[in-house]
Parts: sequence; structure tokens; C-alpha cells
Amino acid sequence: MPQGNSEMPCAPGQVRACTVREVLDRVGGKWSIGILVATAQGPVRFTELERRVEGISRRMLTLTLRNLERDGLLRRTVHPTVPPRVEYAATGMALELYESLVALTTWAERHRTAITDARAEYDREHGIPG
Amino acid sequence: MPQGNSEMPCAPGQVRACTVREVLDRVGGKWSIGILVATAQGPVRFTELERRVEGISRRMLTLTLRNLERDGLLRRTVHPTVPPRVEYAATGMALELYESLVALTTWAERHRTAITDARAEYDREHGIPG
DNA sequence: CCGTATCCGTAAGGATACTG
DNA sequence: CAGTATCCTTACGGATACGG
Repeated sequence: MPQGNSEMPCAPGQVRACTVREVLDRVGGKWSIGILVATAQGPVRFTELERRVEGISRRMLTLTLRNLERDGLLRRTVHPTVPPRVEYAATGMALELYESLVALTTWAERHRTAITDARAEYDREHGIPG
Repeated sequence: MPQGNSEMPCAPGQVRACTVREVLDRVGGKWSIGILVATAQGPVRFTELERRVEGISRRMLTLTLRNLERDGLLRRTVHPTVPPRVEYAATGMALELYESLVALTTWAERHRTAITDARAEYDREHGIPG
């Protein structure tokens, strides 16, 4: 998970590398997007997240949740019951980010096979990596 | 309603974690976006890239260029002159990806201070990480 | 000019066991 | 239920030196 770089001077305007970097530094980790998607429809409990985000370990779930909460993308609510009940809810900011991912999703789907083909051809012409 | 955990790797439709992952797996590295941006306006030579992508090492430039070329995002052209002249050009696919980054850029700029504030507050309430 | 090769430090993330 | 604590492996990336 991307840890916080102190501060970066990213001037506004067009698409700039360091601005995109800001996003990736928050959400470029292995599990962040999965959690974002899992919480996009409404608050989700810890164990439920563990089920929905397939393959995640309890440790990485906790760590990623903490980072997302710290960045203001998730709100953590503890209900002081027995047994404890903790809910994670996406903030407005997170939902906006979620919407911004539509473009990337579309791109990935459009070019999925093209990428696969490109890789296959590259590996044919040059040696397979290794 | 939460959709079941189908075996389908990256089904089409809405925003899905694994689909976004496909993009991040190609372009989530530290330097990929920088190179993408640097080549978005036209073909660029190796040394020029080294200058434009600030802070990149020769090694990482080469590695990242190879990966982008392999995925079909860059086209590498060698002009057999002396001294050699190698140009890297963004493909159509890459330019489409570049356009898809506008949404992310907008998001980052809109919420930059909100994120900074959230982090500061989190670190005040809990301990500063470490 | 355009790379490779080699060495090395860090940190992301997995496995596993324990707890309020 | 919702986490921590520890240990460990790996892969990303920096520094440096060399080569066609």
C-alpha cells in the first residue's frame, strides 16, 4: 500500500503525471479498489468485506481500511454492541472516485484483447521474459 | 444487491475491481504514467524522455518503456543512424487511456485539500503512523 | 545515444497465531 | 466479530558501472 508521500506540488490544468500519481498513491495498492467497489452500494461490515473482497487477508484488509479511512475515503463506525459491529461506509469523495473509474473500466474492456495480443506478439518476437 | 462471486475473471458491465486492476497492472508502476504523459503529444526520443520524466533512472526508463511497448501502449522505432536514434510513440490505445485519465485528474484536484485535511485530522486523533 | 548488468535496500504483501 | 502481532518472501526500484 502506498504510504503517504509528504506533499507534492501538482499544478492544476491538464492531465499531469504527478496529479495522477496522487490518486495512485491513495488507491493504487493491491486491495484498495476492491474495497472501494465493495462499499460503493452502502456500508459494509468487516467480515462481510472479508468475504466480498476475494483473496484478501485479514491483515491487508485492516491495513487498507485504515489507509482509506485516513485519506477520508471511508468512514468507520463502531457500534458498541456485543459482539462488536463495525461498519465501513464510502464517503462522497470515494463515490466520486468510483464514478471516475468508469472511464478506466471502459478502456480496459475495449482493449483487453488488444493488450493480450500485443503481449503474445512481443513475447514471440523477443524472448519470453526471463 | 451484491452480485455473487462468479468465477468469471473480469466480467463486463459496471465498475469491477478486477477490471480496474487490469489497468493498474499495466500502468500502476511508479513511472508509467509519466512516460505516457510525456509521449502523449508525439514521438519522443530516449534521452528526451530521460529529461522530461523527472527523477527517473536510466534503468527504470528502459524497463518501463519495455513493459509499455510489450503491452502495446508504445511503439518503438529505431532509426539505424550514427549515433542511433530511437523514438517512442504512444499508440491509439495509449492516447485513449490518456484521455481516460482526465476524470482521475479532475477528482484529484477537486479533493486534494480534503484528503490532506483528512490525513491531518486522522493523524491528530490517532497517533502519527510509525 | 541508447541501452545492460549487477548489487542492494526497502516495503508491500502473504501466512500464521493470538486477543478484547 | 473485528481486529493485532510476528515472521518471512518477493518484487520494485535506486545506484553505479560497463558496452555497442
